[in-house]
This record gives sequence, structure tokens and C-alpha cells, in this order.
Amino acid sequence: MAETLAIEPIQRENVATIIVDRLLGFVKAGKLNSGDRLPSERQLAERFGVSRPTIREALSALSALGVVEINHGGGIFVSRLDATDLLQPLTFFLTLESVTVDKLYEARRLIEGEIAALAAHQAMPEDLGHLEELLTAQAGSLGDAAEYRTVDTIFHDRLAMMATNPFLMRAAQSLNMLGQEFRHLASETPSVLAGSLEDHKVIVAAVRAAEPELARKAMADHMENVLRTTREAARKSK
Amino acid sequence: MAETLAIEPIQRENVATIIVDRLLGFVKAGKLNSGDRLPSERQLAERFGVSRPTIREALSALSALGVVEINHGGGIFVSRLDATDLLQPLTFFLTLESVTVDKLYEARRLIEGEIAALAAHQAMPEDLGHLEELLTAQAGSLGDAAEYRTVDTIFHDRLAMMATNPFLMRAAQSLNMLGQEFRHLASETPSVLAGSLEDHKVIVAAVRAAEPELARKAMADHMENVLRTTREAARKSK
DNA sequence: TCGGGCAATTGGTCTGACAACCTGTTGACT
DNA sequence: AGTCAACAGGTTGTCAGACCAATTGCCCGA
Repeated sequence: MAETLAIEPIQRENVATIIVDRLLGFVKAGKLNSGDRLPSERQLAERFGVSRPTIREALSALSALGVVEINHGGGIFVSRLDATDLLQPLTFFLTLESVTVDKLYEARRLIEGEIAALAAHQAMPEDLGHLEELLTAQAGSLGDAAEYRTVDTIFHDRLAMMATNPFLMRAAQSLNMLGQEFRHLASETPSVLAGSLEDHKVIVAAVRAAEPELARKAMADHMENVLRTTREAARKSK
Repeated sequence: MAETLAIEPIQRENVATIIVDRLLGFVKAGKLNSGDRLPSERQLAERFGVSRPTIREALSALSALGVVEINHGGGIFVSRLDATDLLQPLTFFLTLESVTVDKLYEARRLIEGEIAALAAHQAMPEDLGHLEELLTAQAGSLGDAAEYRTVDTIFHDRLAMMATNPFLMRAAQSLNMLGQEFRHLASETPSVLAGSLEDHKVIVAAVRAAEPELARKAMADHMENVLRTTREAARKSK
């Protein structure tokens, strides 16, 4: 029998890594809150009993993670990551072949679908107003692909906010970002944008009608269309 | 009208930041692929015309982002994480109040449910063997809460791998990590662990039977149970 | 009172050194 | 000839101390 036996490599951790975890612990435990200023590098080095380069490595990592902000001459502060903005990081790594694109949209269909359903379930009147505005904004930017993409992102974000689930929102945002790398091609075609707008209208209608399942279906169809046009554009450009 | 007029602070970027972007560019452009070995720190320092500490700060950041793996004495490699491991970063930011716990499990139910369904749809025989092994491992660790949590995580990871969707896997992992912060309390109760194991057995049975919808339901129920026990434990400890 | 300039503080970078670790090779022993 | 231990070279990990650059705030002079 093939033992699972997950023998871990026993890696003795970096001192810098330990310090990262330690500081992260402070943030988690609430001992460090958003906007708080950290001690200076020299003080941190002294308190942790390590050298300044080591401290700097730890801070560099935390900065990359978006947990702290470093100001030359000014000090180091805990970022105000009220809810969203993390997760920017993974915008890279687009070695994505077509297989992966399928998987990406499999995930998007699920998550965006749920978001649409939740939004339909608990939409507030003013939310609906916003969505309508965004639709007209999209109609007005059919000629400008870059602008359309921007408004499109706002549209999906708005819907995600209506779903009132920060976790789904977060996941949806990152998947959207990843998808956007591919859509540059497709979105240059006017007919594609027009089709997208039509999809959005159907979604809004379902949300307005407070029909969760209809909304989910509409969103799933939309994702399907986006995937299809993305693939066609990719094939053509080959 | 309030002009946006985004006057940027003209921040001259860190040299380390520049190097991070540069290396990231290589990865994006395909000049550096998964598993590739980077030049040594000294060589990098020389080529970029900077000192080694600066290079180390850049590498530390990339390591935190999960883009590279650094082995003491061994070298630096581009992570192979075909698609997955980014996004780890946002494991923190757990300001989670009880409202948020509900939302967290709303998201988990959706994503883990889909994973279970996909796994049931395309399970391979050896995968089923692994799952069985994990079940017995869990049965054996009912007395040790910490160990049980570890095996539990492996169980969910395994299922996620079977779903063959790196994006869902990634999302599920981070949600699981977030959830774990709360489960420390609940998982100290033996009866809770036993209940969890029973849930797992039902899930595996559904996967083995190749019944996607049954698996989804079983997983959703499991999530529901986890949420319930987590809440009860939290209430008791108040 | 206001304004400019100086000085302290803080982050940014460099140099050079040594320790800990991994790997392949060499050499001795069986 | 085959095995295995010790060694050498390269690599990351950490440290110390120094100096540069940006920010801040105090202090003094107008």
C-alpha cells in the first residue's frame, strides 16, 4: 500500500521568514492595526536580536504581500487592507494554455453565477439604479475597447458587492483579472462588445426580477460566451 | 467638477522593487519557466549592477509571492506551481466577526461542493485509494486534534486535486486556511471530530459511486456541520 | 508671526566577511 | 572493482558597520 506518509522536508525556516510570521501574528492578533506605525528598522533589528539586512528582507516580503507600506525617511506602516485589495499579486503567471483557460472559466462560471444569484436574491433599489447606469455607460463605450473593459470590471465588481460576500467577491475579482489578460484580443472586435452588453442586460433583468436561478443561468451563459469569443480570437491570431 | 488629476508622488521605486518587476517580466515573457534555476545571488547582483543585499530583498519578496523557491545551499528556482500556489498571500486579514464566518462558509459550501462534484465526475481508481487511506488516517488521529486538522486539510486538498481545476483548488485552500483560525476551538471536542469523519465517509462514498450531485450535497452538508460546530464552540467560549 | 534652514531620524544601499548547507568528486578502505 | 566517507567548491544565510537619501520637525532669524 502506498503510504501517504507526508514526510515534511524539515526545513529550518529563515530567520527572515520567522520574523514575517511573527509580525503577521501581531497583525492577526490585533496588536498591530491598520495604519499603525512600526518601530524603525534599527529598533526592530535590536528587539528581534537580528541584523538590519535580515529585518529588511522580512519587511520586503511583507511589503510585497501588501501588508505594510514603506516610506523612505518616513517610516513603516501597516497597510489598511480593509477588505479587498490584496491578491493583486497573482496577476502574472499567464503561461495559461487553452486547457487552463477552460478551467479558469469553469471557475468563473461557478463563482460569478453564485454572485449573480445572491445579488438577485438581495438586491436593493439603489443597486439596481447603479447597474442601469453602468449599462448605459457600457453602451456609450462600445467604440473604446479599453474603456469598455474598465466599465465591465466595475459592473462585475458592483454585482459582487451586491452579493455581500467578501470571499466570493475576492475570488471573482482575481479570476476576472486573470481572464482579462486574454480578452485583450477578443475585446477589440466591436461585435464581441455588443454581445457582451446584451448578456449584461439579461443579467440585470434577472436581478431586477429577483430571480436568483435566472440570474445564475444568465451569468453562466455570459461566461460561456466570453470564453468562446476569447478562444476564437486566440485561434485567429495564431 | 472635481478633477481627478492624479498627481503621482513621483516615487522613485526601490531598486529591489525594480528587480522584482524585472524578474517577474522574465517569467511572464516565458524567458523563465517553472523549475528553471536562477543565477546565483552574486551573479544576479553583478548583472543587475547592485549589491547582494538588494538582490536578496528582491528574492525575498518574490519568495513571499510564491514565485520562486529558495534552497539554502542549493539555488533559487522558479516555482513549479503550475497554476496554483499564488494567492496564498491573502491568508491573513482575518478581522472576521461572526457575520463574516457565515459568509466564509457560504463561499466554502459553494466551492468545496463544486470540487466534490467534479471529483466524483472524474475520479481515478488510485485517487479513491488515497481517499480511503486518508479516512483511516483520520480515524487513527481522532485523539489528536492538531493531527486531525492536518489530515483534514490533506483530505480536502486531495479532493481539490481530483477536481483538476487549479483555480478552484486555490480558492478552496485559502478559504480552508481562513476557516482553520476558528476551528481550533471546535476541534478540541472529540465528538466533533467523529462527526467530521462521518461526513467525510459519506463524501467519499458519493465520489466512489461517481455521483456528482450526491457528492456536492454531502460536501455542502459537511460544511454546514462544520459551521454549526464552530459557532457552538465560539458561543460556549464566550 | 512667519519662513527658511539645519539637524536628527529613518529608510536605501554597499562592502566584506563568515557560517550553514548542498552536491559532486576524490580518495581510501574493503 | 565496488562502497562509502571525507573533502572542495559553490550557494544561500546572516552579520557588522558604514555612508547616502529622503522626510520630519525643531529652532532661529527676519
